Amino acid sequence: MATSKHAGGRPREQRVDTAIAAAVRAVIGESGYAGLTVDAVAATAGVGKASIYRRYATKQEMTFAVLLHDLREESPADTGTLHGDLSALTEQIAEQLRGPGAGTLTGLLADIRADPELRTRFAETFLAVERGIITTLLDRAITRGELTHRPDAALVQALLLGPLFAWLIVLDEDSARATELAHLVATVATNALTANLLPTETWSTPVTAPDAVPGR
Amino acid sequence: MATSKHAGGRPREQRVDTAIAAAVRAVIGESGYAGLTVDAVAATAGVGKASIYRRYATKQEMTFAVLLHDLREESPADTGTLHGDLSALTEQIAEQLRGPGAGTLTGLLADIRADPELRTRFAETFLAVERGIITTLLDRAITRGELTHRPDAALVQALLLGPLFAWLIVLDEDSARATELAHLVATVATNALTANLLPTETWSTPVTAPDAVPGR
Amino acid sequence: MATSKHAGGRPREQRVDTAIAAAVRAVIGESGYAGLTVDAVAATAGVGKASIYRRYATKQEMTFAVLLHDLREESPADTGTLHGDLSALTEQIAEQLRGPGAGTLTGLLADIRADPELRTRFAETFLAVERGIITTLLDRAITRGELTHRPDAALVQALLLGPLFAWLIVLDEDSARATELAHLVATVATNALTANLLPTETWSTPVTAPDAVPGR
Amino acid sequence: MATSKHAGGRPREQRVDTAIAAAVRAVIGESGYAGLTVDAVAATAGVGKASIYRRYATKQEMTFAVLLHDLREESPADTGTLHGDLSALTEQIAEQLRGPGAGTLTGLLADIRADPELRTRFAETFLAVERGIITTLLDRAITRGELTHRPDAALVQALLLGPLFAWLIVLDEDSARATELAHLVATVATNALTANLLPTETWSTPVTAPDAVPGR
DNA sequence: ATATAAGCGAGACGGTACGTCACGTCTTTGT
DNA sequence: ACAAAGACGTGACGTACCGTCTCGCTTATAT
Repeated sequence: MATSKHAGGRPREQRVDTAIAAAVRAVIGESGYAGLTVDAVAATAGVGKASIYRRYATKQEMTFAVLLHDLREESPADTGTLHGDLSALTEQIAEQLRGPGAGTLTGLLADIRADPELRTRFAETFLAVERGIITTLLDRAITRGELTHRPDAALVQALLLGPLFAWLIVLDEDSARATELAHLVATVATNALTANLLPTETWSTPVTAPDAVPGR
Repeated sequence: MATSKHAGGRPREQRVDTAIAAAVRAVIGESGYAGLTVDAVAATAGVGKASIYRRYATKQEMTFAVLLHDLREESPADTGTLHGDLSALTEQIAEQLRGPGAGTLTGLLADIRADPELRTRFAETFLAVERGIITTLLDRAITRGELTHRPDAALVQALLLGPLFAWLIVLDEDSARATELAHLVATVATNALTANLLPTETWSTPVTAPDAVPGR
Repeated sequence: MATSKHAGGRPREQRVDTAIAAAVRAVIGESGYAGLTVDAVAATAGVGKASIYRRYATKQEMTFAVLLHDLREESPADTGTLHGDLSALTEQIAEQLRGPGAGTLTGLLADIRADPELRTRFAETFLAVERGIITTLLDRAITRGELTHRPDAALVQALLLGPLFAWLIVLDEDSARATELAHLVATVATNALTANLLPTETWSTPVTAPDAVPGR
Repeated sequence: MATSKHAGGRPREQRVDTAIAAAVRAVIGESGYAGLTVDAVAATAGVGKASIYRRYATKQEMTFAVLLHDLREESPADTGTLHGDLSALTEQIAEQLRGPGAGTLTGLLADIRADPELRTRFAETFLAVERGIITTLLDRAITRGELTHRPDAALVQALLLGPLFAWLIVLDEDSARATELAHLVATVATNALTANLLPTETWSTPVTAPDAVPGR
């Protein structure tokens, strides 16, 4: 059994993909998200514009692919307690948000919102994955007996992600204190969950594709 | 001493200001934030481009002025309890975020982040006001005896604003449930505050003047 | 009666028109017709590309307008004899063909042929004018009694223009001898005309409307 | 001694040459000379682009080779009179010019003029051959006693080729009348020649290689 | 028989030019 | 002096072609 044999014609060079990704990051580092032009990326990467547009339909898609590739969520380790799990997750989120920088993230988010296709892909490949992690984590707590039932994961996600996002992106506060905030958020959320403040998911409002999550 | 006497020449028509503001909203409603061009605004408003640029230095400034004028925070009413006050505030925040739509807010936020001057004005005229409200609210709770000391307002702001922002803007969840989330957030925050989970503001991190940090 | 009053808005600057025309000629002189790019013209003229495209829909239209403006036919002087008139005309044609250079003319001609609209304009503004001159000239000869009837002007045009075009453009022969050839052509044509070798225009074949030809 | 033995490796398939030639003509017929792209030719021919570039260095060379292969001049038959010979030649020229269509010829001519190498080859393989034919024809007339001396062949060529070229290519007149014009041109040229209007070739201005012609 | 060499379709590659669009400025005519 | 209209220089966008290259494969001759 073969895996995608290569139909014919010259295969895409991985070197080009690498160069594009590096160039995107370099140009953003140099000129910011606003100064990110396709020509600049092509020039920096030593690559033709056509090679970029052969891979990505628009500049936004390119940026999305390059920048969000780094942000891929990893499966959370079991720390033994709900608070520990939540703490690990919020720390990871803080880490990810800190990376690209506030300016980049707002620009990227705006671009994602403007393009319906990107929006869907963002929801599916990023938000849904994170939500899946949260679900896993909550189920573990139920198994342990820390929780009696599973609350709405979307609300939990908002409670966890929101404060960190606000701190780093909206308020533009000191990123050094993000870890501190991460722990605070984890504690607050743990309290809320164990106090049964959150309703269960009764209205079924999945981000996009709930079935695509657990199988992963 | 008179206030802005009008030095000479034809005075500006207020009609033009109104038309611009209306046109900005109309164009965004029609074509989204991405389709918001100065030419489109001028044409829709029946106004020359020069009249726009006589008022605002850049397109971003125009958008900022028009869209964030509505969002001016109002002084909070004293509901008698900390939880009531927080609930009123989060509801107000939810209301404001629901208004312009997610696409508009992300775009606007990106533009604000890209322009240092706008960033400062955003922090001063919006974030700082909101933070002031929070401070007022916390002081009231201390007076009532609900709190023993005043925790860091920036952290409180992140905890209150964040989940709503995430829900409406990042996760793009059902805006009808925003009120529900607002109450949840208020409750969670009240619990955290009364449990003394938040540290007091020891590092002095004002929103408006990061350069005022004493370490300098 | 006024001549196109200027409806409103900033008027086109004639300086730009002039600069574009000069730049087109400069770039062709520098890099040949093949090296004539819109960007080069814009840069040389110190003009934005948009200002070029505001005037001309395509590069070809620009080239057409600039290069064929010089070639405008002037009304022929009456020399007193048919041979003298023809000689003056062929000399003028030779002069015009010699000007832009063979490479430019072939390129321009190819572009004109490729665009139906340009083709029509070329026929109307250039070929038809030249043919009108020929008609005038023949009528004069009839008045003088040198000719008994007016032969088909299209055939005369082919006989006069053709050899010079072939010599300079197709065969790329010595342009210094073009004047000699012009006189020869005039003499040969005079002989043919006075010998009544050419038929009268019976089929009605206007330059501008070739589709009206019945034989098709 | 063998002719090009084939050093090793797979020999070129003649099928490919044929397919390319057919495709060039097909694409021109479909999209005109302007729409003649190498990719289109390759796709139409069912051939890789590399196979085209293995045969021709540039697109222009390909076009040249394919389109001018048909136009090869054939040796003229002796009709017994100068006028008959000239008539046969002009008819043949008219036939050749009628074939590819005006748009194609102007485009091709422009490309030939732009490339020095093609220009040389065009002069040598096409113009010089035609001039050789004219020379032969004139010599025959001298032998017959119709002419007393041999006039400049380049001038004769211009007189013969020019009007037909102008009629079909520049003026874009009815190609059905080209034969009529061919006879007219032959008559006019015969008159001019027998009237000794043309000078002999005193300045020696061969197209390219005069010695390469007669020996054939 | 097998190695060597080149041709083959397919299509990716770096470049270059095209024509479009938006920005923020400037210049006209009116009021 | 402000207003509407719209031209101006700048610069990025996404598309199209050119001529080159690299794949995996096929087809000849040379050993």
